[in-house]
Amino acid sequence: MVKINKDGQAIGRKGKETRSRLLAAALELISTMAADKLTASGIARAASLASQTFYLYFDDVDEVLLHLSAHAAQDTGELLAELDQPWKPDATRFHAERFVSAFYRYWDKHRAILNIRNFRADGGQAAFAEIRNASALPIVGRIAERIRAAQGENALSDRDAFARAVIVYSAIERMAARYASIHFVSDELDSDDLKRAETDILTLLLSPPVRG
DNA sequence: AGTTCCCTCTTGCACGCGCG
DNA sequence: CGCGCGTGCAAGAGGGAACT
Repeated sequence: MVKINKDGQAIGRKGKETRSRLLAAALELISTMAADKLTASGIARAASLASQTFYLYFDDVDEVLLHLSAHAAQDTGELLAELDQPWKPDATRFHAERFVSAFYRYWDKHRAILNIRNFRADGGQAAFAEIRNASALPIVGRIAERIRAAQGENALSDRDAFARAVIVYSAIERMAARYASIHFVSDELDSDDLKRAETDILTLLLSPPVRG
C-alpha cells in the first residue's frame, strides 16, 4: 500500500479516501469510455476533486491503470483453486468446463481493465506486460503440469507441455476478452459454441492419449 | 486565430491533533 | 484555551496541445 503522496507527505485517513475515490472513478470511467480518452482531470472531475489533487497521488493516468491492473491480477484465486483441487480422472471434462466458466467470470468482472492491460502490454509497455505475465504464469504453469501428467512425462517434455499451455490459455483469454454480445469470426458461432470448444480442447489436452 | 482542455506549479486556507 | 504543526485540498495562473 502507498504510504506517501507525491508531495512526500504521509497519507492519512482523508488522503487514503481521496486516493480510493480517484481509483474508483477511474475504474468507472474505463468501463464507459475509450481508455485513450481517459485523462487525469477527467478522473478527478468524476471523483468530484480538483485536477491538482489527482497529481498529489498519481504521476499520470498510466499509474492509475497499472494499479487497477495489479488489483485485478490479485483476483485469480478462484481460477487457481479450480486448477489446484484434485481432478477426478473420469471427470476431466467437468473440471475443464468449471475452469473455463471461472475464467469467463473473471473476465466479465474485470474486462475493462484487463483489455487495457493487454492492449498496453501488446503495445510494448513493459510494466503492463509484467503484470500480465505475472498474472498468467501461475495459471499457465498449472495447466502445463496437468497436460504433462495426462500425456505422460515420457511422451511430452516440460517445454512442450508449457508451450501447449500457453497456446490454450491464450485462446481462452482471447475469447473471454470479447464482449459476450460480439460475434467472433462467424455470425454462426455464439458464445456457447466457443466456450464448449474451449472446454473440449482443454479436455483433450488434459486426457490421456487414446492408443490405437 | 480563437477556444477549449490538459497538465503542472505555486500558494494559501481549513481542519484536526497534540502540547504546554 | 491558544498555539504550532501536519495533512488535505483547491484557487489561480501559465504553457502547450488539440480542436473548430
